[in-house]
Amino acid sequence: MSRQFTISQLAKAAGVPTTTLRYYERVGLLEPEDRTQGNYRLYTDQSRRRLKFIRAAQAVGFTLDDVKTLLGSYEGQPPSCGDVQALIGDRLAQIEVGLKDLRHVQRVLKAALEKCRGSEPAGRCYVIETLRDAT
Amino acid sequence: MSRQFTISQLAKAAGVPTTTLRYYERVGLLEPEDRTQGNYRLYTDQSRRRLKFIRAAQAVGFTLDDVKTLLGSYEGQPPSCGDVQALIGDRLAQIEVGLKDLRHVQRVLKAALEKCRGSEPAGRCYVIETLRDAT
DNA sequence: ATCGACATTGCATCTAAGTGCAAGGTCAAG
DNA sequence: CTTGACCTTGCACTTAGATGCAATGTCGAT
Repeated sequence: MSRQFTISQLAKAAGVPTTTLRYYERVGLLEPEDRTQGNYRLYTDQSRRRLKFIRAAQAVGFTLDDVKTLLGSYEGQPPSCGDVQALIGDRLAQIEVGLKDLRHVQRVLKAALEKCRGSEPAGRCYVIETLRDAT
Repeated sequence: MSRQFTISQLAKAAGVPTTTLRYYERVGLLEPEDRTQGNYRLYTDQSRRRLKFIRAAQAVGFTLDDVKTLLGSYEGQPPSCGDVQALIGDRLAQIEVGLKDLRHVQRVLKAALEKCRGSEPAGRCYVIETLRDAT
């Protein structure tokens, strides 16, 4: 038989605070499979896998809303493979932009820092001035 | 004599909503230089330059709090050049991390999409499964 | 039976950077 | 002098993803 977990057991196994699990339930991402007589949440291996997926998807930059789409909410039907591909495609496009922006900023800031390596005339900072005129 | 601007003139010149300028004032980033008799805010070219700096610094990823340090708040003294270099150094370090993470995610998602290019057996999505096991 | 660890709920609060709204005041033109 | 565009203030609300707290209930062990 498949094991059952209390909320803190699942939390510990996943390295997540219990509050976060309750939060995920609140937003319809992760429902406990059952409850004890005392009304404690009970999770199963299913939940454990679902949680793992949630964290993995989050780690690659999907929002919890995206994750909901990827997993299908409990009542809703699972997403079509096309939906999934679209979400991933969008995310990849965002990443391209993010990379481009970061590289640009990196160049700008490195140039600013370069300028500053020398000595400073009192009362002004070349770094500030470089930054002001960049972009 | 240097021109004066009403809030909407400055806002328009900078491509920023007026509400944002009031917000910047609220958080001590950008004070109007003067007021009319009717209590309208009046800005000058000084303000315009300061605002330009704020937006530029924001554009390279500094928080408004960082910007406050970079510019020095109105009462506080301006930051030492060392402080400025430290902030920029920190930001560059963050950027390194960001770039690394994004490249990793990019690899993962591209691999996921690869796997999906073929046909799908009904009811399961390789993409989802790849994503689940990544990271 | 009672202790401590853990659980429940609902509600409020946090961060960051704003946005929205209502009730009223001002300015310039006609 | 009225109209309309613009301005003032204060206050509440937004997004995303949690986090904290208080009052109370339950579980397992001694």
